[in-house]
Amino acid sequence: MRDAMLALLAKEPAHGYELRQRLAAALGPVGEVLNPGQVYVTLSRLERAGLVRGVQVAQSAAPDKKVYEVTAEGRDQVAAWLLDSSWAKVAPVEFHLKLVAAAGTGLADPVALIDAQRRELMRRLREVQRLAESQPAEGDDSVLLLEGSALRLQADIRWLESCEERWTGRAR
Amino acid sequence: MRDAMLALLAKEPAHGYELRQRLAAALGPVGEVLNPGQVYVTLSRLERAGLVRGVQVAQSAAPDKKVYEVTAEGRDQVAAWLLDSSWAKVAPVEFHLKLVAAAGTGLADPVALIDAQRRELMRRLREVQRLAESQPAEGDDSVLLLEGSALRLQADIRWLESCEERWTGRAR
DNA sequence: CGACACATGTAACACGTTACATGATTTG
DNA sequence: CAAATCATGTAACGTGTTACATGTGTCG
Repeated sequence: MRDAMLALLAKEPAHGYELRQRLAAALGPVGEVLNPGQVYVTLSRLERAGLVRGVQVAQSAAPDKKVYEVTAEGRDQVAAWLLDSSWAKVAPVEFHLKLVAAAGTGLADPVALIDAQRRELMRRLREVQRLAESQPAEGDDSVLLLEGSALRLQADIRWLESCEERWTGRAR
Repeated sequence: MRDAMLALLAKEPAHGYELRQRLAAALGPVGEVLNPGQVYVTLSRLERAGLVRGVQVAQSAAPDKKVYEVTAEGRDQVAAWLLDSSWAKVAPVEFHLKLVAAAGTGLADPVALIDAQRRELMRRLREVQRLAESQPAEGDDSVLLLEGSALRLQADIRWLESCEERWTGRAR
């Protein structure tokens, strides 16, 4: 989030409210979760870190706004972020740990967890596909993001099949 | 992490050092990143939250250890965690934002980013597959986790193809 | 007048990460 | 004796999350 906001500001200065909209536009339906407050929290932290500079701007027909622009140091940071090839959490670690825990504690049945999870992921997959079809503009990049989500969901659903094969039979 | 540790303690009480090993065993090669200090930080936070109870145990032939066991409230929490069907970040949001930022700022070329990322993911995929083959015990659950990683990596690589199609041609 | 878009923030907390700090026992 | 293993923690910081708090201008 932090780096992404900084990068958007590197493209063009903006105030918080505007930045939030730009972020929402870049993410499409996926970004519907973001909290308004977070933007301002992050902006002030970026400013404290010297990556961004804020200037108060008075407006006649609207409340004052505070426009932020990147500093030289901030721009360096963006460039570094873009060149960083790390890739977020590629393993479904959490669910794997749930299976282990379910089997170990007897608080839940592993196979039942797998089934519930698959139903949930399939529900989401349908939702994502529905959203992808009903996306307005054809030049909208956020459709790509939906496609990425769908591919991952399909991979995860396939993984759950493997899990089921592995855990079926040795139920406790 | 927090919930997973709690769940492991729900199976059987343990002290920090032991818990770290159990966690490492459950995760296999994927879990090699975990920091020793984190375990103790998390245990004390769990204790503060009243989800576990720690008891000092003196040992003759080794340093004292502190054994933690779940409380009733902790056990409830584990059950709730197991039944919670949320699923971590299914969309490759960060990279998508990088592409948008690269195109917008001119600080990097989107297509070059995609190529670099694909090389990186393919490298990881090979690594994961190598690890899966060289796993010792055949009854080891952590192989499943590696399989999940591999499936996701393949999905992400396929997604990068789509990205490339979309971004090629409109290079700046 | 009431709802909605515009516009901004603070306080508190949870969690992960890292660096640092300490010490005992076993084994080569 | 040195190194590895066993064993535990604290302090500080970065980031995300949420709830709360505040106000203006426009339009129906």
